[in-house]
Amino acid sequence: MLTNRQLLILQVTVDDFIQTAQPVGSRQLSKKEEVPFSPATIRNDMADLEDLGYLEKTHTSSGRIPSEKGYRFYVDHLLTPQLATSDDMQQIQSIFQERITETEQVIQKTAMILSELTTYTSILLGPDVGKHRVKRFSIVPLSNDSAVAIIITDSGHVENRLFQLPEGLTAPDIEKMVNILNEQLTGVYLHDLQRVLEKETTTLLNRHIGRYSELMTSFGAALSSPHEEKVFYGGKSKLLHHPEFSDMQKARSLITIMDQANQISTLFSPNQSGIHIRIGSENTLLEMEDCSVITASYTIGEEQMGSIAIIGPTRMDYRRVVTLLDVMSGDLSRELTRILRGSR
Amino acid sequence: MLTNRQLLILQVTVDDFIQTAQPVGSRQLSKKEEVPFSPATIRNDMADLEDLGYLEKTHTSSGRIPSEKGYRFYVDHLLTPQLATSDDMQQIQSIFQERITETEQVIQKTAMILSELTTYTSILLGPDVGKHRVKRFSIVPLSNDSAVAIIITDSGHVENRLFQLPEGLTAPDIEKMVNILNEQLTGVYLHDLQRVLEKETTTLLNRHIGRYSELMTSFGAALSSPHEEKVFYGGKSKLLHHPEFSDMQKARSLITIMDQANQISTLFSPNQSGIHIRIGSENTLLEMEDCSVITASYTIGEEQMGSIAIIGPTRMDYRRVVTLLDVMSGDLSRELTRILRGSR
DNA sequence: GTTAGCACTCATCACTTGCGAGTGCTAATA
DNA sequence: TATTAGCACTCGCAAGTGATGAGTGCTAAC
Repeated sequence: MLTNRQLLILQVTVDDFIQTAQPVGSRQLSKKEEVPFSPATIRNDMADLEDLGYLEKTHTSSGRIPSEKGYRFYVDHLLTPQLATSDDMQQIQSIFQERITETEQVIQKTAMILSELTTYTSILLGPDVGKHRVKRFSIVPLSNDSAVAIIITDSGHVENRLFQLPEGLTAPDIEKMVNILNEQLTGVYLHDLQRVLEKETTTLLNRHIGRYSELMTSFGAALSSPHEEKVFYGGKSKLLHHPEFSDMQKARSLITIMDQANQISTLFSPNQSGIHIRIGSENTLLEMEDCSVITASYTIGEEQMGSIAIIGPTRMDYRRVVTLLDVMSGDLSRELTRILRGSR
Repeated sequence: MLTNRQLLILQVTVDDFIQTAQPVGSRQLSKKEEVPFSPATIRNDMADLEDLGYLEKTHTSSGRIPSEKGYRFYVDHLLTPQLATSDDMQQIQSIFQERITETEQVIQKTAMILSELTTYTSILLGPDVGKHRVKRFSIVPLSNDSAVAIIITDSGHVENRLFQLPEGLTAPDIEKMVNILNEQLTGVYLHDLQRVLEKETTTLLNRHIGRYSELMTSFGAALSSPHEEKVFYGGKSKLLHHPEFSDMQKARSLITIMDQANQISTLFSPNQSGIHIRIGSENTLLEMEDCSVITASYTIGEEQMGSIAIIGPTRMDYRRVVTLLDVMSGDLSRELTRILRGSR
């Protein structure tokens, strides 16, 4: 068990290192007024903390830096909550000042502001479209052999796909098909769309529309392509300004991995509420071993919609980021709910 | 006027520097078989070329590197055309193998492949939506006070906007409105949409729909928000692998500028066909002074649709990039035309 | 239990030095 | 006359050196 003094020293060490990015020495610590001990005392405690694995040295005679275990302990036990400053609050409010009507725009702007406030990179995972239900379905022919299929969801999201029309399909055929599909598909989750399309509507449509199976080849294929969650970035370049990434090697691999959306989504823990912190190698991505990722999620009404993540160096300002993420996820949820459920 | 030998030496110098990124010395050049001269002779010519401003030295006793003027001359007079290798052709074909039906997907994949083939960053400017015409207009109510407006263009592009419904607007009202707007707006360029909406349809709608002006406040505002050209990136991180950007300072400002889509669009010369090359400070962006940008454009049918750009260091492989861009812009035009005009 | 004192460690920085690739100039050569 | 060989000179770069200072661990005194 750690003594109170050791707890204090660990906390102050982490705090100091987060601020300066320099190894923390005993003399330096003893100068702070919240640490009323001599350097020698601090050295002893630091040696103990090192033995326990909370601190490490960069070389034999350097100051200490927190280990991953140290950060983990700090985050779990030493992180005192903090209120957002009114300055921050003001910035956050500014997102919602102009009554933007696009969810995507709101999300994009949130990403930007978050990265500005934190000086780290933010990633927002857009709503999982699969969880939305079909509200309306329609087909608009463009020429005599191509058309665009449009699905509007109850959340106001619009999916559209181009597809080829088989030769000789008549306009009444299409109209009939749209009517049937609207009846059959309304209320169906986009996740289930393909299944329903294949199993339940096929026989019905076959009965009414000639050349139906031919149509399905291109139409079904178009609709079956996955409804992916969009990824929004804020301040991709922000990370490069922190000294831990002045090593080109690291900077490169980080920028590279961020260009691969499929890799990035592994950073998000699937669908849990609250704020989660992954430190260094707790992230599964090898390229992220020097990074910490803090995630939260936002909701619309009661339903979980998407996730927010902040990526920074392991030496990141956990307290500030947690505070901001907490405020932001709440505000974003409220705003999106307002837009979609519409209260004036 | 440059002698033939000077032309040769300039060409070989640029070629060599493009490949190695190292200053080129006279001894080194004389070893190549295409240069049957002694180092001393080469030195004399190089000195002349330096006087004329085509070459420069990094320090008094270093080899020469091309100046911007040197690159310009090289690009204008010494760039021998080249056929794309079958290997490259194969890769390019692979984009169009799977019959993708989304223009955006094709463009995105093109961006990716281009950056893979060139090892530079590619930027594709999406179609200028303003140049498309309205094909169909519709409104889908989501709740009793919000709805989504949808515009389908003749190119199969779909624009959608959420907006608030004024209280007490009836379903028949909406239907009437959609009918009128469809009649009035079909065929109108998206560029002109707001103007038409304000001037020509207002009186007509006012006559038929109560509370119309109220509706316009939120509906018009939603539709008037600009239809921006989308920007697609390929291989943002690719640039960082080239030695000229191992300087953190430069790498940072480059990545930063690429995050600002509005800055990026200034790189494109408006709407000219053919391939254009901007070298170093010929680019208006200060951050790009060490970069060259090569642009081309793609068309659908006869109409110019969007632009392609490759961004690399000034020391970029101009010949290869020009060749690839030439092939790619042609193929992309053909493919997009196929998708939209539909030939089987 | 805490602290002062001391010998020791190691990164960092300024400075020197030798090396080598490259140059310009001059005189010899074809 | 155009080309080439030879030579002295320049300068970036890498390796080596030594001084500096921040930091440590340990021991003995408080």
